[in-house]
Amino acid sequence: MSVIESTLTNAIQKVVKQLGFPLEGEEIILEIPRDEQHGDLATNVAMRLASQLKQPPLSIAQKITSELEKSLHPSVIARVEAKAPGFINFSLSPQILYQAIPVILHEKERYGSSDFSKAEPVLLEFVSANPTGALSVAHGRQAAVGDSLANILEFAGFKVSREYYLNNVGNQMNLLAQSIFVRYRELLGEKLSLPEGGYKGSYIGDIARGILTREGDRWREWNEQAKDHFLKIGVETILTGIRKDLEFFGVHFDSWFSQEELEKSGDVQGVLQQLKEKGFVYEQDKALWFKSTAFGDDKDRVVIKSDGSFTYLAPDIAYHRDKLSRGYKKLINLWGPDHHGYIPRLRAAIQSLGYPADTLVVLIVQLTTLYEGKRQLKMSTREGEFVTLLEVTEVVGRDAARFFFLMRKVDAHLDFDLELAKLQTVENPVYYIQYAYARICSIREFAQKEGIGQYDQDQFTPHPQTNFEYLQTPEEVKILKILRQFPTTVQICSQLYEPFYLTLYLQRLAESFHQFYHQHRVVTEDAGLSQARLALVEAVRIVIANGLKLLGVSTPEKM
RNA sequence: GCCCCCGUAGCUCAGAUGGAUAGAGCACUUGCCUUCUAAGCAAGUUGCCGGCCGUUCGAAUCGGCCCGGGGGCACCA
Repeated sequence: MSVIESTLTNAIQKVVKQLGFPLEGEEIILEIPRDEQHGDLATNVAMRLASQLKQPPLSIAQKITSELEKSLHPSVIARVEAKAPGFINFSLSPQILYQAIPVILHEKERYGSSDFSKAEPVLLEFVSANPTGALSVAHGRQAAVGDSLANILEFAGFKVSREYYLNNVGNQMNLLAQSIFVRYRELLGEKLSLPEGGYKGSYIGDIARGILTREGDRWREWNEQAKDHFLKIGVETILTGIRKDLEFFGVHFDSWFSQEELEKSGDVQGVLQQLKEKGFVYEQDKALWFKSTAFGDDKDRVVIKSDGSFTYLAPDIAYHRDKLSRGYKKLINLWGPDHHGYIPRLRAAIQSLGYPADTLVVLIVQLTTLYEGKRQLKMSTREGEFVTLLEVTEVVGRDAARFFFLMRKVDAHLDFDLELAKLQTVENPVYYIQYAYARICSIREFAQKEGIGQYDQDQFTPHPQTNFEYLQTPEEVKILKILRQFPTTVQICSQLYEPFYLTLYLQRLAESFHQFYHQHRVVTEDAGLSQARLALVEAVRIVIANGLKLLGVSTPEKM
């Protein structure tokens, strides 16, 4: 909340108290009215008091308003107004609106960010796809959301690490090894069939061919180790591809956590031992169970199967204990919708280790369905029929791909239309925003050529005596109001873990700029006006740049 | 059967924390480039917010029941 908002809240609180109205511990809520006619900020206190006081809300609002008028300085709040059915509306003074420009130009790439002094370490784990094939579109959405969320949280003052959990142990790995093995022997002329659930994609054959080319027909010599050897090469090859795809997509991880190493370290047995001592695991039917029902799960869960091997949960508990031991106060995991049933048991595990339940935040990234126009594209990794993240990125470009993945709320289904994302037109919001940015750069270039304004490494620097009162038109005022809302928007995104609100915000900001641009010239005969407008559009440019950077979208100066 | 997501204009979707006359884009009709990028701007048309009941000053928003669509419910990962 900005200084103005908190000043206003305090003033209202004081007046309400002064008038002897009972407002027990309830905070004053300020909202931004949807309709501009209702001012810049509004409160509903009068309506909330109405039933207790048994008075009409509007008359309460009027009483509060007339008191507030005495205490609020007109250089901050230009107008206070009581309106039916009982809202109190506030209009910010132009001076306050103008203040935004020098603030933005001064803070530049930090505008909208928060203090780092209270930084709390957060671990964001996302993508974490099995190394059994290329990244799919679903992983792409997770990558886009996770990376952007990490940017936003960092900007909002948290210390964020991005981690990829490498699930390189277990059944899927066996299937991968066997699938490669089968293809390899087929290349040597044998007639074999893939195991049940084996991987059918052509990349498996490529890996096999690579092994054959490099090492020849030697698998009999390798004997028992043959499968391990195939697995090692398979995982390495696929993982290299995954890293490359992520890099191409512009997503970077701070750490890669290997399940294999976790299991070798003995941490899994260690954590189970710890839980045993606490009385949260027990033996039944030759299996070892975790008592997740003690923390609200529907039923207890197996951690060691009757054949002696771990379920997925056991190493996962150890993994999360490891995360916590590294000092993270908040663990945010991005999972696919197929894992939502898994949340209660992992949360139970966190609690059983003695941490508060809300230490773990699981964001379910809902399904993405690919369309090509009206045609839906079906996908399956096992069948080897799916559109990869790389293909999508190559076809529509990184910027459009990332923006499209963020255009819906995390927990809402996303229809991704390849044809739409390819279009470089109005229908494509990425270009709409980038176009605003490029136009501003072009204006700046023009002004610079005309010798108007001061520039520091191409960066426009307004004259200290710039008079912002030149900015009077509705289009300019609208821009100023939207610019002011950027820090709040970032806050909302970080609190709700939703980059999506930023995509909406940037579209609104770009729109307000395009409207202005069409109506008015920035560089005019009037030097004072030109200065003020150059400063205004420079502020827009900075905020668009900051916003797009948080989304992982580039800001081309020319289009 | 249980759990998660969704149902708002012809289409794709916004409407954080309950608020004022429910909004955009697309599509359709029509204007706007000798002037800093027309990838743009402006104007017009579009609604049983899936249904019923409840909570309250006030419900698209919260609760209950129902209908419809998608996904998930392992000693798989």
